[in-house]
Amino acid sequence: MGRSPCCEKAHTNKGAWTKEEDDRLIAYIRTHGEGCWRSLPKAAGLLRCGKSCRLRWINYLRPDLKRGNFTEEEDELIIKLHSLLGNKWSLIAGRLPGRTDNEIKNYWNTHIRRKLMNRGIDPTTHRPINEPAPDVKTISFASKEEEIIKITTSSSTTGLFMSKEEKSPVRERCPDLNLDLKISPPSQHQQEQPLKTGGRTTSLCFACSLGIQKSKDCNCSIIDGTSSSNTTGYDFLGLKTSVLDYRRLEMK
DNA sequence: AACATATACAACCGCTCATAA
DNA sequence: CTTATGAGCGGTTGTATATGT
Repeated sequence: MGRSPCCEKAHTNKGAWTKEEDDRLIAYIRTHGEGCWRSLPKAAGLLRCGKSCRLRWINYLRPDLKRGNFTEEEDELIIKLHSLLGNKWSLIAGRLPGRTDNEIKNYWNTHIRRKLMNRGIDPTTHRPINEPAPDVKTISFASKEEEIIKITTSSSTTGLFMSKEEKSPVRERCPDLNLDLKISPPSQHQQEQPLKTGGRTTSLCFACSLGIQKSKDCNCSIIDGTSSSNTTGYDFLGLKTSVLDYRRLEMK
Protein backbone atom coordinates (compact mmCIF):
# COMPACT_ATOMS: atom_id res chain seq x y z
CA MET A 1 0.00 0.00 0.00
CA GLY A 2 1.05 3.56 -0.51
CA ARG A 3 4.09 4.79 -2.31
CA SER A 4 7.71 5.36 -1.58
CA PRO A 5 8.80 8.72 -0.15
CA CYS A 6 8.99 11.63 -2.54
CA CYS A 7 12.70 12.21 -2.13
CA GLU A 8 15.63 11.59 0.14
CA LYS A 9 16.10 14.97 1.70
CA ALA A 10 19.55 14.09 2.96
CA HIS A 11 20.84 13.90 -0.60
CA THR A 12 19.24 16.96 -2.08
CA ASN A 13 20.57 20.43 -2.69
CA LYS A 14 18.83 23.40 -1.17
CA GLY A 15 18.94 27.11 -1.68
CA ALA A 16 19.50 29.08 -4.83
CA TRP A 17 19.55 27.23 -8.10
CA THR A 18 22.70 27.27 -10.19
CA LYS A 19 22.74 27.97 -13.91
CA GLU A 20 23.69 24.37 -14.55
CA GLU A 21 20.74 23.09 -12.54
CA ASP A 22 18.40 25.42 -14.41
CA ASP A 23 19.77 24.23 -17.73
CA ARG A 24 19.35 20.60 -16.76
CA LEU A 25 15.78 21.15 -15.66
CA ILE A 26 14.87 23.13 -18.78
CA ALA A 27 16.49 20.58 -21.05
CA TYR A 28 14.71 17.71 -19.37
CA ILE A 29 11.28 19.30 -19.48
CA ARG A 30 11.77 20.37 -23.09
CA THR A 31 12.46 16.77 -23.99
CA HIS A 32 10.05 14.96 -21.72
CA GLY A 33 7.50 17.57 -20.75
CA GLU A 34 6.11 18.24 -17.32
CA GLY A 35 5.49 14.84 -15.92
CA CYS A 36 6.00 13.17 -12.61
CA TRP A 37 7.84 15.65 -10.42
CA ARG A 38 8.83 12.92 -8.02
CA SER A 39 10.90 11.03 -10.53
CA LEU A 40 12.06 14.07 -12.47
CA PRO A 41 15.11 15.04 -10.39
CA LYS A 42 16.71 11.62 -10.71
CA ALA A 43 15.86 11.33 -14.39
CA ALA A 44 17.21 14.81 -15.06
CA GLY A 45 20.34 14.23 -13.00
CA LEU A 46 19.43 16.83 -10.40
CA LEU A 47 20.12 16.58 -6.70
CA ARG A 48 16.89 18.35 -5.88
CA CYS A 49 13.56 17.46 -4.40
CA GLY A 50 10.80 17.09 -6.96
CA LYS A 51 8.87 19.74 -5.15
CA SER A 52 11.76 22.14 -5.55
CA CYS A 53 12.02 21.36 -9.28
CA ARG A 54 8.33 22.01 -9.75
CA LEU A 55 8.56 25.34 -7.95
CA ARG A 56 11.63 26.40 -9.88
CA TRP A 57 10.01 25.55 -13.19
CA ILE A 58 6.64 27.10 -12.46
CA ASN A 59 7.89 30.26 -10.82
CA TYR A 60 11.01 30.99 -12.80
CA LEU A 61 11.88 28.84 -15.78
CA ARG A 62 8.60 28.38 -17.61
CA PRO A 63 8.93 29.97 -21.05
CA ASP A 64 5.51 31.61 -20.96
CA LEU A 65 6.30 33.69 -17.92
CA LYS A 66 5.99 37.43 -18.27
CA ARG A 67 9.00 38.86 -16.50
CA GLY A 68 9.35 42.47 -15.54
CA ASN A 69 7.37 45.05 -13.69
CA PHE A 70 3.66 44.85 -13.14
CA THR A 71 1.63 47.37 -15.08
CA GLU A 72 -0.83 49.75 -13.46
CA GLU A 73 -3.64 47.70 -14.97
CA GLU A 74 -2.24 44.51 -13.50
CA ASP A 75 -2.04 46.27 -10.14
CA GLU A 76 -5.69 47.25 -10.26
CA LEU A 77 -6.72 43.82 -11.45
CA ILE A 78 -4.87 42.15 -8.61
CA ILE A 79 -6.51 44.50 -6.12
CA LYS A 80 -9.96 43.77 -7.48
CA LEU A 81 -9.37 40.04 -7.59
CA HIS A 82 -7.94 40.08 -4.10
CA SER A 83 -11.01 41.91 -2.83
CA LEU A 84 -13.08 39.08 -4.23
CA LEU A 85 -10.91 36.08 -3.57
CA GLY A 86 -8.68 37.02 -0.68
CA ASN A 87 -5.27 35.36 -0.54
CA LYS A 88 -6.15 32.81 -3.20
CA TRP A 89 -3.01 33.60 -5.12
CA SER A 90 -3.29 30.71 -7.51
CA LEU A 91 -6.77 31.80 -8.53
CA ILE A 92 -5.61 35.36 -8.95
CA ALA A 93 -2.61 34.19 -10.97
CA GLY A 94 -4.99 32.24 -13.17
CA ARG A 95 -6.47 35.52 -14.35
CA LEU A 96 -3.08 37.11 -15.05
CA PRO A 97 -1.40 35.28 -17.91
CA GLY A 98 2.33 34.98 -17.49
CA ARG A 99 2.27 35.73 -13.79
CA THR A 100 2.72 33.16 -11.06
CA ASP A 101 1.00 32.87 -7.72
CA ASN A 102 4.32 33.30 -5.95
CA GLU A 103 5.16 36.40 -7.93
CA ILE A 104 1.78 37.96 -7.28
CA LYS A 105 1.93 37.06 -3.61
CA ASN A 106 5.35 38.69 -3.27
CA TYR A 107 4.25 41.71 -5.25
CA TRP A 108 1.18 42.08 -3.10
CA ASN A 109 3.17 41.95 0.10
CA THR A 110 5.87 44.33 -1.05
CA HIS A 111 4.04 46.84 -3.24
CA ILE A 112 0.27 46.67 -3.28
CA ARG A 113 -0.25 46.44 0.45
CA ARG A 114 1.68 49.66 0.89
CA LYS A 115 -0.10 51.25 -2.05
CA LEU A 116 -3.48 50.51 -0.49
CA MET A 117 -2.34 51.71 2.92
CA ASN A 118 -1.24 54.98 1.34
CA ARG A 119 -4.71 55.29 -0.14
CA GLY A 120 -6.14 54.77 3.34
CA ILE A 121 -7.50 51.38 2.44
CA ASP A 122 -7.09 48.31 4.58
CA PRO A 123 -5.42 45.76 2.29
CA THR A 124 -7.14 42.91 4.07
CA THR A 125 -10.69 44.16 4.02
CA HIS A 126 -10.38 46.60 1.09
CA ARG A 127 -12.30 49.15 3.10
CA PRO A 128 -11.25 52.52 4.46
CA ILE A 129 -8.93 52.00 7.39
CA ASN A 130 -11.03 54.06 9.83
CA GLU A 131 -14.24 52.33 8.91
CA PRO A 132 -15.63 49.83 11.43
CA ALA A 133 -15.34 46.14 10.67
CA PRO A 134 -17.63 45.25 7.80
CA ASP A 135 -20.08 42.45 7.57
CA VAL A 136 -18.20 39.52 6.25
CA LYS A 137 -19.35 37.91 3.10
CA THR A 138 -17.99 34.48 2.65
CA ILE A 139 -17.89 32.57 -0.55
CA SER A 140 -17.68 28.91 0.09
CA PHE A 141 -17.48 26.16 -2.42
CA ALA A 142 -20.10 23.72 -1.30
CA SER A 143 -20.02 20.00 -1.77
CA LYS A 144 -19.32 18.78 -5.24
CA GLU A 145 -22.71 17.24 -5.43
CA GLU A 146 -24.31 20.62 -5.16
CA GLU A 147 -21.60 22.56 -6.96
CA ILE A 148 -22.99 25.86 -5.98
CA ILE A 149 -21.49 28.90 -4.45
CA LYS A 150 -23.04 29.93 -1.23
CA ILE A 151 -22.93 33.57 -0.41
CA THR A 152 -23.70 34.37 3.16
CA THR A 153 -23.84 37.51 5.13
CA SER A 154 -23.82 37.91 8.87
CA SER A 155 -25.89 41.03 9.33
CA SER A 156 -27.19 43.72 7.14
CA THR A 157 -28.08 47.29 7.53
CA THR A 158 -26.73 49.26 4.65
CA GLY A 159 -25.37 48.75 1.21
CA LEU A 160 -27.43 45.75 0.41
CA PHE A 161 -28.51 44.51 -2.92
CA MET A 162 -30.56 41.49 -3.74
CA SER A 163 -28.92 38.85 -5.82
CA LYS A 164 -31.19 37.72 -8.58
CA GLU A 165 -30.06 34.17 -8.21
CA GLU A 166 -29.69 33.82 -4.48
CA LYS A 167 -32.83 35.71 -3.57
CA SER A 168 -31.07 36.67 -0.41
CA PRO A 169 -29.52 39.91 0.68
CA VAL A 170 -25.85 40.22 -0.08
CA ARG A 171 -23.74 43.04 1.14
CA GLU A 172 -21.48 44.60 -1.41
CA ARG A 173 -17.90 44.26 -0.43
CA CYS A 174 -16.51 45.66 -3.61
CA PRO A 175 -19.01 48.28 -4.69
CA ASP A 176 -18.13 48.30 -8.36
CA LEU A 177 -18.55 44.60 -8.83
CA ASN A 178 -21.83 42.82 -8.99
CA LEU A 179 -21.38 39.32 -7.73
CA ASP A 180 -24.27 37.84 -9.54
CA LEU A 181 -23.07 34.31 -9.27
CA LYS A 182 -24.35 31.10 -10.61
CA ILE A 183 -22.60 27.83 -10.78
CA SER A 184 -23.37 24.51 -12.28
CA PRO A 185 -21.56 21.58 -13.80
CA PRO A 186 -19.98 22.38 -17.15
CA SER A 187 -22.37 20.09 -18.93
CA GLN A 188 -25.24 22.17 -17.74
CA HIS A 189 -23.95 25.47 -19.02
CA GLN A 190 -26.98 27.36 -19.96
CA GLN A 191 -27.33 29.43 -23.05
CA GLU A 192 -25.54 32.70 -22.77
CA GLN A 193 -27.69 35.77 -22.65
CA PRO A 194 -25.44 38.41 -24.05
CA LEU A 195 -26.29 42.05 -24.29
CA LYS A 196 -28.13 42.73 -27.48
CA THR A 197 -27.70 45.94 -29.33
CA GLY A 198 -29.85 46.13 -32.38
CA GLY A 199 -29.61 42.57 -33.53
CA ARG A 200 -25.96 42.36 -32.67
CA THR A 201 -24.47 41.17 -29.47
CA THR A 202 -22.26 43.18 -27.20
CA SER A 203 -19.70 41.18 -25.30
CA LEU A 204 -17.97 42.71 -22.35
CA CYS A 205 -14.35 41.79 -22.03
CA PHE A 206 -12.84 40.68 -18.77
CA ALA A 207 -11.09 43.99 -18.24
CA CYS A 208 -14.35 45.89 -18.59
CA SER A 209 -16.24 43.43 -16.43
CA LEU A 210 -13.79 44.32 -13.70
CA GLY A 211 -14.20 47.98 -14.31
CA ILE A 212 -10.96 48.53 -16.17
CA GLN A 213 -12.40 50.06 -19.24
CA LYS A 214 -10.17 51.47 -21.91
CA SER A 215 -7.39 49.21 -20.87
CA LYS A 216 -5.12 47.72 -23.44
CA ASP A 217 -6.53 44.38 -22.49
CA CYS A 218 -9.99 45.52 -23.37
CA ASN A 219 -11.27 43.44 -26.19
CA CYS A 220 -14.89 44.36 -26.00
CA SER A 221 -16.51 43.69 -29.28
CA ILE A 222 -19.77 43.90 -31.10
CA ILE A 223 -20.13 40.39 -32.34
CA ASP A 224 -22.57 38.65 -34.49
CA GLY A 225 -25.18 36.94 -32.40
CA THR A 226 -25.12 33.89 -34.61
CA SER A 227 -21.45 33.29 -34.17
CA SER A 228 -20.84 30.04 -32.42
CA SER A 229 -17.26 30.66 -31.52
CA ASN A 230 -17.60 33.85 -29.60
CA THR A 231 -21.11 34.42 -28.45
CA THR A 232 -20.28 34.53 -24.81
CA GLY A 233 -19.34 37.59 -22.84
CA TYR A 234 -17.03 37.63 -19.93
CA ASP A 235 -18.73 37.30 -16.66
CA PHE A 236 -17.62 36.92 -13.11
CA LEU A 237 -13.83 36.66 -13.05
CA GLY A 238 -13.76 36.70 -16.79
CA LEU A 239 -15.38 33.38 -17.33
CA LYS A 240 -16.79 33.28 -20.81
CA THR A 241 -20.08 32.01 -19.62
CA SER A 242 -22.92 33.19 -17.51
CA VAL A 243 -22.58 30.10 -15.42
CA LEU A 244 -19.58 29.93 -13.19
CA ASP A 245 -17.67 26.74 -13.51
CA TYR A 246 -15.53 26.95 -10.44
CA ARG A 247 -13.11 24.32 -11.68
CA ARG A 248 -11.99 26.67 -14.41
CA LEU A 249 -11.08 29.15 -11.74
CA GLU A 250 -8.48 26.75 -10.52
CA MET A 251 -6.62 26.62 -13.75
CA LYS A 252 -3.07 27.75 -13.54
C1' DA B 1 34.11 53.71 3.09
C1' DA B 2 31.76 51.07 6.45
C1' DC B 3 27.97 49.74 8.65
C1' DA B 4 22.88 49.44 9.54
C1' DT B 5 18.45 49.08 7.88
C1' DA B 6 14.92 48.41 4.39
C1' DT B 7 13.29 46.18 0.40
C1' DA B 8 12.45 42.60 -3.07
C1' DC B 9 11.87 38.16 -4.33
C1' DA B 10 13.41 33.25 -4.70
C1' DA B 11 12.96 29.28 -2.19
C1' DC B 12 11.43 26.47 1.57
C1' DC B 13 8.04 24.54 4.90
C1' DG B 14 3.96 22.65 6.33
C1' DC B 15 -0.50 21.90 5.30
C1' DT B 16 -4.68 20.16 2.51
C1' DC B 17 -6.82 17.52 -0.97
C1' DA B 18 -7.28 13.96 -4.41
C1' DT B 19 -6.13 9.57 -5.47
C1' DA B 20 -3.38 5.25 -5.99
C1' DA B 21 -2.62 1.07 -3.70
C1' DC C 1 -12.66 1.67 3.55
C1' DT C 2 -8.03 2.96 5.02
C1' DT C 3 -3.59 4.65 4.42
C1' DA C 4 0.28 6.87 2.26
C1' DT C 5 1.83 9.69 -1.43
C1' DG C 6 1.95 13.33 -5.13
C1' DA C 7 0.69 17.67 -6.34
C1' DG C 8 -0.46 22.08 -5.29
C1' DC C 9 -1.25 26.06 -2.29
C1' DG C 10 -0.37 29.81 1.01
C1' DG C 11 2.60 31.49 4.68
C1' DT C 12 7.13 32.31 6.02
C1' DT C 13 12.07 32.64 5.79
C1' DG C 14 16.62 33.55 3.78
C1' DT C 15 19.49 36.21 1.14
C1' DA C 16 21.01 39.56 -2.27
C1' DT C 17 20.66 44.25 -3.32
C1' DA C 18 19.48 49.08 -2.49
C1' DT C 19 19.33 52.93 0.38
C1' DG C 20 20.31 55.69 4.39
C1' DT C 21 23.39 57.28 8.10
